[in-house]
Amino acid sequence: MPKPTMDDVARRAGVSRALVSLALRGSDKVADASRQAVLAAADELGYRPNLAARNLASKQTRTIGLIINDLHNPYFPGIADGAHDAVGRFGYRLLMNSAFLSPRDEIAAIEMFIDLQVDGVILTGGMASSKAIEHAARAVPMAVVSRPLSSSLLDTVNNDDYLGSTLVLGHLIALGHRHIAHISGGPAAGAPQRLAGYEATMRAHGLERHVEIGAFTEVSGVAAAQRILASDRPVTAIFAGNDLSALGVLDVLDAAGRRVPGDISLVGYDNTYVGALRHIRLTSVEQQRHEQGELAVSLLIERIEHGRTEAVQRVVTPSLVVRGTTAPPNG
Amino acid sequence: MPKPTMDDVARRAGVSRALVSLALRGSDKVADASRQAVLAAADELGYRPNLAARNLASKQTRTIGLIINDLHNPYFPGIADGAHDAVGRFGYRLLMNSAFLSPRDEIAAIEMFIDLQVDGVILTGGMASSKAIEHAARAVPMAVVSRPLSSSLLDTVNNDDYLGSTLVLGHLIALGHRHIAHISGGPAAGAPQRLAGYEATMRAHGLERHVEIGAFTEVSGVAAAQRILASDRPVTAIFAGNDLSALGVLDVLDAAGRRVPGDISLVGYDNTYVGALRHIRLTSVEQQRHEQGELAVSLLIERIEHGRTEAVQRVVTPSLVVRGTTAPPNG
DNA sequence: CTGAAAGCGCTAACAT
DNA sequence: ATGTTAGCGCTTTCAG
Repeated sequence: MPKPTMDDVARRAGVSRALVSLALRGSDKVADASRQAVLAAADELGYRPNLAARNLASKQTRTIGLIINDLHNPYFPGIADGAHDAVGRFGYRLLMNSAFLSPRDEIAAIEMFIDLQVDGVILTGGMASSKAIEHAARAVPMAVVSRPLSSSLLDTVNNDDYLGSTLVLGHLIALGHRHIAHISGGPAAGAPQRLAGYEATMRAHGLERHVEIGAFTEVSGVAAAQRILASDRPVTAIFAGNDLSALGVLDVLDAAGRRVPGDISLVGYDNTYVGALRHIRLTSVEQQRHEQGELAVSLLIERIEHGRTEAVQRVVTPSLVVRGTTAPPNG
Repeated sequence: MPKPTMDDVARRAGVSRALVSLALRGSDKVADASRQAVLAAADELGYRPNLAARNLASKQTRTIGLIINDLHNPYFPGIADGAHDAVGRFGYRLLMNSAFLSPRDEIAAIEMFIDLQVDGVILTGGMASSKAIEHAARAVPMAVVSRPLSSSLLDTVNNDDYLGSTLVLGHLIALGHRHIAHISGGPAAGAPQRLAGYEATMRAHGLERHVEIGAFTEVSGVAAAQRILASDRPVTAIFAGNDLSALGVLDVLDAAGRRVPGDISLVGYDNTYVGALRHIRLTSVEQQRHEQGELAVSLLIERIEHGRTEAVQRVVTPSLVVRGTTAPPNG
């Protein structure tokens, strides 16, 4: 049996289709009796509105598309939670997709949302070119989270990566470290800013820079750590680009018999639950994920419902979370 | 400027709208000249098909909806990866949503996908009632992954939780453990089967059962471990319902000064990357996530494209991964 | 191979 | 308060 349509409900309730439409959406210009009849008929028939049809007719979906860069990275769920909560408050729904760590899939995900006519898109992290992102932002309201980007076409929500990075360096230098290596996330979101903070602070203190280019993944942390150990440059502390790569570093150091923080101090970024585990106790940087997710949604709602078009950039302040992987050198 | 429609493309290419439709979808009954003209026009206009309209007219979306029970649980991304890969091979797209650990949101996610007219739905884990799930399965092809469920209306893909559980118990008992507590996931997906495997094996060996009801989260592992330590029952090993709760247990044991595995052995379930970290080295059970995700998609495709209606249940075989958190008692 | 015409299921004026 | 009438942008017969 085919799915019941609005006409079926109308017929059963003995009213017109238009009235069913109004009643189902809770309009106040429907007589109580009619409303009851419609609701009852819809219920009996098991009627469910066809969103494709509704969307086509109304030209809006009340849906926000969220693109999670990497499902494996424990950093992102917090943003999704924030977006989910906010979206509920505004009476919108959330649709998600992942970039599966691939710029191609990232663009594909954005385009899919555009084709689906979502009212707004939230992009988290990622490595797609800013040209491609701006191009998409011309077609749909867009908020980019956790990816510093300067554009007049879209809104951004970020923690201050540069500041977070200087917090980390300040901590390590205060502990007495001079030989601090940084594993950069390369072109990944926020990585250049963290790198800049590292370089500026090291330079300001007259320290020699030691940078390995990696990515925001565990395997890249493994590879970078191996390169660091294989080189003959002295290292007493490592600032990994994010928690996930720090975990990879930790494994390598452990396997190599280097004590953390005894021989080498280690710092991550993101303050994920994994780093917080007592067996890890990773010093890291907290960056308000839930709030970032909520902010992105409200920014989008402003564009969608109030027609704002000027770009706004929101920055949240990161904070250092000192745990057990940092200590004075040769401690 | 409004988005270009197919009519705009047709006009620009000097052909009819129907031909544009055919050309854009790669039909072979379009003259090469026309095809070129259409493609060029579409490109110049930056035309993108409106999926809502296409869906409404064709009554299919070539989209599969994937519902991830808990974004914070590192178990699920592997399933999503498998589904993503498989979906690409079949020329479908993936849309995701999360149950955010709430049965209400879980149902809402399913209904949203149905309303969006996706061609199939993959549900992972979760705690929604089987009635509700079966109800939904009447409206759309459905495959339920990692949630044992017996229904003639939908397909299922699972690892053999009962077997996995007996593998764990066999390992612990062989090591010499007699006082083994189990932290069950309660009503969560697969938890009852793991509990049954625990109870049957303990009984078969004449051992006293010791069960704490929890959930598949870290916080529930924390709470359960605290209850276990607070009770005066002897415990030399704990079998947590999944890796996430095992991590919570690990934290509590650590805080209480209990050595793992020196004082207490610990086993998880899911073999997630977090448990594999060298600092954790959690003994766990591997359950082929990528394959489960792929299987779910191909099962759905069978229903969608070949009209299969009989339910099929696929079971993959779990295997024990012994790491550093298990050892003989008083070792 | 191409075009005309008829909807898909719904919303949105516009009447009444 | 309720019904009528047009579409929304696309696919899909059906002619030619």
